[in-house]
Amino acid sequence: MAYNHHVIEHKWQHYWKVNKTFKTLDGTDKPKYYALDMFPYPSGQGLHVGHPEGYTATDIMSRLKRMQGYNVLHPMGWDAFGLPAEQYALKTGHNPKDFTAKNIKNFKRQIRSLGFSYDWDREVNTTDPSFYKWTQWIFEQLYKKGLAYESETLVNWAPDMMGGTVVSNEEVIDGKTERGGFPVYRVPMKQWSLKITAYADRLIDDLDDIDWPESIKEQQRNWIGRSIGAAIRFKVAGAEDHQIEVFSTRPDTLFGASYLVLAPEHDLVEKLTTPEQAEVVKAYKEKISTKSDLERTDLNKDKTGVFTGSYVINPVNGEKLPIWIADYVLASYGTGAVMGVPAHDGRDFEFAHKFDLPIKPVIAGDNDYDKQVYTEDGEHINSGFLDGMATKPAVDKMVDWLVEHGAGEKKVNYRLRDWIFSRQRYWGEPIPVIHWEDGETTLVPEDELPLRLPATKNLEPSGTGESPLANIDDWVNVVDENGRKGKRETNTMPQWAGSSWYFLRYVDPRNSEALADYKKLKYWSPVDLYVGGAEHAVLHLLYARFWHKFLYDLGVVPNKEPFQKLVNQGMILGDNHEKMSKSRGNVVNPDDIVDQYGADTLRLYEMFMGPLEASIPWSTEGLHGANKWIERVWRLIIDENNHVRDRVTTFNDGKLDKIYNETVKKVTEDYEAMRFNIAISQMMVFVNEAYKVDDLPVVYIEGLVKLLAPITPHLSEELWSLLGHEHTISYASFPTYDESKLVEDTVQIVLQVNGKVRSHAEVAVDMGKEDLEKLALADEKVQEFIEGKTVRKVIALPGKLVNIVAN
RNA sequence: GCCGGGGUGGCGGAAUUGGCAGACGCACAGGACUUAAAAUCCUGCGGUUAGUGAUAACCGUACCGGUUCGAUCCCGGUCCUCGGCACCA
Repeated sequence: MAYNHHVIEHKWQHYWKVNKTFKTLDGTDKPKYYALDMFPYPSGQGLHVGHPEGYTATDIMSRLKRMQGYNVLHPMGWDAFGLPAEQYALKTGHNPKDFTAKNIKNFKRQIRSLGFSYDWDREVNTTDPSFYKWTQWIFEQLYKKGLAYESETLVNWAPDMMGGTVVSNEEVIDGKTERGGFPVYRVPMKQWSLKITAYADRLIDDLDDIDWPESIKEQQRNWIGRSIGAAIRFKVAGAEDHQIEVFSTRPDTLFGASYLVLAPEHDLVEKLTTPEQAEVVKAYKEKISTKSDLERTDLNKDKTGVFTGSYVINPVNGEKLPIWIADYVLASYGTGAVMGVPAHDGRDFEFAHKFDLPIKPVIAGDNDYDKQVYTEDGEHINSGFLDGMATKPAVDKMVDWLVEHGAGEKKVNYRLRDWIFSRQRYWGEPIPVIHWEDGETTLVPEDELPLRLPATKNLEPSGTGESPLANIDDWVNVVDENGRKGKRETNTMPQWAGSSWYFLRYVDPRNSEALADYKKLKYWSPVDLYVGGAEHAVLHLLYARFWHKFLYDLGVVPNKEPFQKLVNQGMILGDNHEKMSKSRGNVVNPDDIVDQYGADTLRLYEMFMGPLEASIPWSTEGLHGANKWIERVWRLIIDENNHVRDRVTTFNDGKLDKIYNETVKKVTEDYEAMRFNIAISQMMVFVNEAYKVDDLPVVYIEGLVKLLAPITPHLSEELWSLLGHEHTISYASFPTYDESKLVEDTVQIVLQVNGKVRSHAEVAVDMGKEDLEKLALADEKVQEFIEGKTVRKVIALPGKLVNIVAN
């Protein structure tokens, strides 16, 4: 009978469910393997064909490891707080909670239909109070350690986004919000921030210990942006008690400084502005404050700025340098002040050029310093005690000089800013803080957690920049036992909060005493394999590492890093090679594929398309081919009456010995290296060979079925049971190969003349160099090509080739 | 502009401590089976030239150059493409 995917897939999914085949037990003495997917945001659109690609990869590894005797943790859950649910709820009048529950149900149905071996008893949901209790608990620990703080800071304010909301630096792309593309302005506002900068060095340094794609590590390094330089203090001329500190990675160019620039928002601007300049400075500051980030950077590369009227003294040579303000200097980086060295810095050069400030070369180079900036290395000139030195030693010497004269010291700066942690939204974890009328701020006591998100029908934004929670009076207003009145914090946490630690909860999902039992964490940590999209390179993956390190410091988790190995699956593009999207009309719905061809076909096809990391266009023909091959495997083993074919026998004529053992070896190695496309091609080769022989040894057929089981589990379970096995194939031992069957007595070698293949020869594996040489020179074909030439050299590689050099 | 990945048949892709380029699949073509079609099974399938033909020679891994007995692989340069960052001093 033909293979019926509807019946067979349903049958096994049901079997796995009622038998709890994939339930993970703690406390075994087996080695562990933790395979994790980035849990999805359950959107209303349902699963995309991109989701199953990564999920299949982790499922293959989980199924492989189970068959190899590992205790496997392979869970799934929901990153269910977030903006789209709230936006949808606002638009339609639905409640985000009900809407989210509905979406989760649909996602779960879709994921189940693909046959993934998740332990559903460990499902987590970030919007479940028993889960976010611990998200809030982590926040409280951060607060107690001074790593969560409230401050008036310049935030990324997106007034057009959902009635106005703040977004994090990481959520701003090109001066617009990552979601929706709304313009972002820098506005001072009271906000909660997490001090991720306190972990900057460790977040960079510990990247060396983890097995992640180099590109992701590099992105994180760049994002953190550690730069090593010096702090240099300039005294204000005529007001020596005031000094301005600048940060520079090139303190060696201090002799070349010709002016100083402050960010327009710098604290000292007002003090330094002389009455004559007050008017222009005020006007300039006003102009800047109405510019969005986009206008300050992308749209306007032209330098602007004004003179404050004041001067500083260059500590190294006593020169008087004018102080300017300009928006090319960022208030949020370093000290918000820089020294202008126009001869050797592109930005300073542009600025000096525009405002006719002096350009003083201090590094010798073949350059017209008035026309062009010189950023190369070279010998120092016009630099007193640094003259003649190269850049590196000059930097060190200048730092020594600064320290000696109390004018500065070595300093490290980071591009990374603290993580702005509050959102003016309803659908997120409430921040468990109360602001009391006497000005005190307290945490909601731990034993009162979780602080539940109140139910409400009114999700309209308050309009003042506060979250919709501000409208819920009986939730916001609290009174303590002494009658003191207070108001709850109305901001909620960003979506990244729950996803920063959810993988820990899977280890012990029902624990009410701790986020997870330490002993269990010790057994399961770290995550051995984490698969997800590269778009999370600096958001989720940096935040999660930060929280993990913090929890490590608290002694809550046993490892410094959460994810030992990270793999990014590529994108599945539409069949027109473009990104799948509704507007392009090239979206493929996994439900349709499962219905038409079955989950095994989808899994097989997505793994066979190409390397997991590559972005590859969808091909309906390719999908069809995968389905044809599944049926070909079925027909190889099963006859028209749904019985195992007579060809499948205990008799072994030896014809498949070599190819079978090769296949087991190659597939095992390729699975472990996650080269699934090549593993599949090798199984195809085996099946092609199997079609050519009369007798199919049952051990080889069972071996093939087991090799296939991680990729096409339903097909394999059915074949396994038809082969007479009572129990699931999920824990059958994975095939091993016989090394002795792989070695042959003879081998085909290549005979080359001047590097070009001219002939072949079948020789004994261990034939020595001299014999090979003789054999090659005697070869008819070779002789034809060396005729009339002189043999200059013969290169013989035993077991491989002989190359004759002749001219 | 800076950082990182990539460029191989009509298509998806194989092959790297430097050793037969194009495994496997798709598409296509031919054959077998069939009244016929689909499905299936088998065979062929980078290009050019020569030959009735089995076949043979030459060219060929973005482009130019180098190292080497030998380069898809290593080195230098150029072009294209994808991803990230983008006044971070």
